[in-house]
Formats: sequence, C-alpha cells, structure tokens
Amino acid sequence: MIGGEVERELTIGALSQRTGLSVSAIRFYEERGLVRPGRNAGGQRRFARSDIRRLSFVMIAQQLGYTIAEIATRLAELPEGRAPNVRDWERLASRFRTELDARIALMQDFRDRLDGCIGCGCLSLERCTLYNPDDEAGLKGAGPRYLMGERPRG
Amino acid sequence: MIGGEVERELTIGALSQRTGLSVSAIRFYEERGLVRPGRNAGGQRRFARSDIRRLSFVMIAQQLGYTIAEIATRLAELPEGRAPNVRDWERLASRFRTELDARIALMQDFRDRLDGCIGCGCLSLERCTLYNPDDEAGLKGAGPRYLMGERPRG
DNA sequence: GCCTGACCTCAAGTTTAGTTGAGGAATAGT
DNA sequence: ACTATTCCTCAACTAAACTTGAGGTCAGGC
Repeated sequence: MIGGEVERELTIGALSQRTGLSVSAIRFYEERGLVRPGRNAGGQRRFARSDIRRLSFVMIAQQLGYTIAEIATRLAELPEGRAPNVRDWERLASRFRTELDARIALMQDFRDRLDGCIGCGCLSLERCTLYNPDDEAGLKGAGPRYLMGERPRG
Repeated sequence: MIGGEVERELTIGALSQRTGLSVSAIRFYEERGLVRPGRNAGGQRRFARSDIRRLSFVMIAQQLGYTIAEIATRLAELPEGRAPNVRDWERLASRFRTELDARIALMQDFRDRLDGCIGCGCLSLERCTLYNPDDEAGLKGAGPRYLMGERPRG
C-alpha cells in the first residue's frame, strides 16, 4: 500500500498538499472555525477527507469576496456531527450560485454604466448613476474593502 | 454667488462630499500618490475638479478588487501636468472595460464549473477543474486575498 | 534506537486600507 | 474682532488574513 491511497484521515500536511493551502493557513482556518479536525493520540490534527471539499469551498468563496466570518456562517449550514453528503453540498452550492448570479449581473450592469459614464466626457461622473444606482448610499469609504454588491451589516 | 458653483478648486471637505470618501481616506490616497493636490497660501490642499473623477475611478476600481497600488499604476497613464481630457479617460476606461469583461467571463466560467462540480457528488473536488483551470498553479494561499483573475506578480 | 522531517503551541510580525486623536493653524461668517 | 468650522501634521490604533519564528514533540524509516 505505497502512498496510502486508502487512508481515511489526512494529516495537516496532506491536506495542505491536496488543497494548495499553506499549513499555517489551515491552522488559522481551524482557529476561525472553518474546519474542526480531530486529534490522534499524539495530539496531531487528523482531518476528514470531506475537509478537502470544505476548504475548497472556502477558497472559492474567498475569491468571490467573502470574508472568513461570512464563509463560516455559510459553512455552518453543513451538518455538525457527520460528514456532509451530496445533498448538503448541493444545498450550499445552489444558494451560492444564486449569489454568484446576482454578482455577475451587478458586474455587467456596472460595466455597462462604466461604458456610458467614464468614457462619455460628461464631466459629471460625480452625479452619475455609478454611485447612486438605486438611491442607496452607494459606497462607503469605511473600513477595509467590500466587494461589489457587498454591504457591511451591523 | 452663493454656494460657489463656479469655483475652480475644491477643498478636501468639498471633494469628500462630492465623492463620498472620508477626508482621512482622501489624505491617505494622496500619500499613496492617487491624487496630487496643490496647496493654497495657508497650506491647505486645493484639488482640481478633475480629481473628483479620478477618485471616482479609484472607487470603482477598488470595488472590482484592485489594490491601491494597482490603481496607482493605472492612473499613472493619465497626464501629469494638465488635467486629463475625455480622450485620456476614454483610453483608461477602455482598457478597464477589457479587464472587466475578462473578469465577468471568468466569473461565469467559475459559476458553471461550480454547478458541475460542487453539486455533483463526485467527491473529487480536489482534482476537479476548479483549481487547475489552465494548468496554472491555481490559487496560492500566500498573503492577503487575491480576487478572481488576479495574479500576484513578483 | 536514532535521526530527520512533519507536527505542536504561542507570540509577534506583516500588509492593506484606512480611522482616530492630539495639538495646533487657517478660513468663513457675523 | 470673534468664534465656529475646517483644515493641518503626525503618531498610533484597527481589522482581516495570514506568515514567521522560537522552542519543543511525534512518527516513521533504517
């Protein structure tokens, strides 16, 4: 059994290799509650194979602009005790997809408005639709970056 | 002349109101080279009206995931001495639009792959197309977040 | 049995993008 | 002239998301 293909649990190093995440990042994610590995007799972390998928999800969501805290909230929808099954993931993915669709639409809208606005020479970008798309306060300069369509709550 | 509609230059407070950015953020942007206001006799900043547009651009680009440093690079394409004209902005906007299009395409691609992958139950997300779209190393966990399609250079 | 490499904890450092506050000067309105 | 804003600088603080380092333990191959 060279290579241990059939192993049920993964060390942090193995998980790191599978996901591409650094070991320190995985430990950090554990601290933030994104994964909950068990421990072996010697106190070393042992991850479930399903954590590969869990961390993949984390990476995807991060690229989409979600913060660790927000992702933790999403992942909280997954079952606690047992490994998540296909249905669990599907549910998560479908909500996610909806958000992704919305974000894409927003981005397209944005691009179109950019076309009509920055390149128009109207010299009134300040009053243009770009910053008051829907009578909302638009961007706030407060705090670190929010991605498009993101809105700090609280 | 109530309201001073015809004034040529803006104080930092006026610029703040026009853009929605905080005064401290504008000062910070100056420090990072995104704007280069002049000073009046008393040492106070005086901004060109075109800086409204400049900062609007900064805000848009930021929402799209660009860092301040990257935005500074983009803005460096604008002329130094004179106020940028419509052509200058058009050039900037058209490159920007190209990038935006690419990003939207990537996001759509991503969404489609997400559909086929996270919800598929194949249990092999780890080897799926999501992380090796084009034989590139995919995501690196190194350093603070990169947005989709972003690639740390250097 | 030993040694190397992987793992452990905990504290401190890093980067990005700002905000907050102290202490003081300039401007605007009356 | 007086006073309330607004502005100035500079230093320090914040938050997110990690990384790095010190000092020490565990596991597996020979």
